[in-house]
Amino acid sequence: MSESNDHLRDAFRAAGRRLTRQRRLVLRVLEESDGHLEAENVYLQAKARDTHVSLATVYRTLAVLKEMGLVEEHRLGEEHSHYESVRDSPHYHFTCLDCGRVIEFDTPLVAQIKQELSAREGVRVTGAHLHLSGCCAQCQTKAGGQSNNEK
Amino acid sequence: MSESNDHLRDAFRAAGRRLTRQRRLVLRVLEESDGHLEAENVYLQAKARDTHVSLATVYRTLAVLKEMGLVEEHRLGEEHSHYESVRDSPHYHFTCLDCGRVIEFDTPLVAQIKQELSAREGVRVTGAHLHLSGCCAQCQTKAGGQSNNEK
DNA sequence: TTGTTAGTGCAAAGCATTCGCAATAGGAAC
DNA sequence: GTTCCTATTGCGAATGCTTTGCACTAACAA
Repeated sequence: MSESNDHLRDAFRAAGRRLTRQRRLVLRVLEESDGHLEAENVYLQAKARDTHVSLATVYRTLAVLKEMGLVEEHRLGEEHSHYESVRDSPHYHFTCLDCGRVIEFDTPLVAQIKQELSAREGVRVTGAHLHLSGCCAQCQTKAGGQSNNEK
Repeated sequence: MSESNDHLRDAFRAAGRRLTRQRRLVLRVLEESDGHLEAENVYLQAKARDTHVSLATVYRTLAVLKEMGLVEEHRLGEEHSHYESVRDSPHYHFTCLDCGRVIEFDTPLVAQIKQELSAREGVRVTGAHLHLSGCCAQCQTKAGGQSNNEK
């Protein structure tokens, strides 16, 4: 625990930033969550552990963490942003349009696409977001074969 | 011109909606543009041709067209939405983080990913957004090999 | 321990997007 | 063409997420 704190401290120092209680807190909330939290929920969960957090600070902290590469921002539901702590492997998302459930997955094919595009267009690809949507297995069963998300 | 109007009229009738001047206008703006317009710009370009449009109507119209499958919404710049008229083939986007340039591309690999995910998770995939980002060829040249978008 | 200043909380502002409501105009039926 | 019904519009006000200004607080280097 103290060692990961040292890691963090170093990362912040290297970035010329301070490691505050709030930043530690936001990071821990994201790490212990299932990922894909919206800012509001990060705020609520953080506040549940320590009253000294404000929503504005959560937003500011998420921006800082994102800039430092410790957190990623996603636009899953077309609405507001979702945040998740960066883990070892890159991964992508599937959202069920009926129940909102999010399934994470990984595939080497995205890397292949990046490579193809780089070769074809001469661009350098540094980021990739793949977001599939549709109907999850459970909702298909519930719907009894009816398709209610084709609109 | 009158024939495509008939097409449109039928599409709207089938959807139980009316084909209004404003809707035709928004659609034409999108079709004649290079794609990826934000709502504000759709509004401005539409207004330039016909004063009788309001921003609220543009938003409402874009929602209707999206629902009818005539228009797609994208979140390219992490900020506000971009809209483009649906063309024959599905395609994906690359955004240059330096100059904002958007490159469209297509690849059969996304279909393959959809298939794999369906098989693995039992989901039904109806939509796919792939958004790559990085540095385009021109900006790499300009930057003289310096990487200024790694942060 | 102290000084400097990045970071914070709060409330107010910003911005894209949506909504309420009275007025308007498609378009189906005559 | 005319009439009627109601979907659609324009306007401005409201919403909801996110950012910002400012005075205060607390990291952390010396």
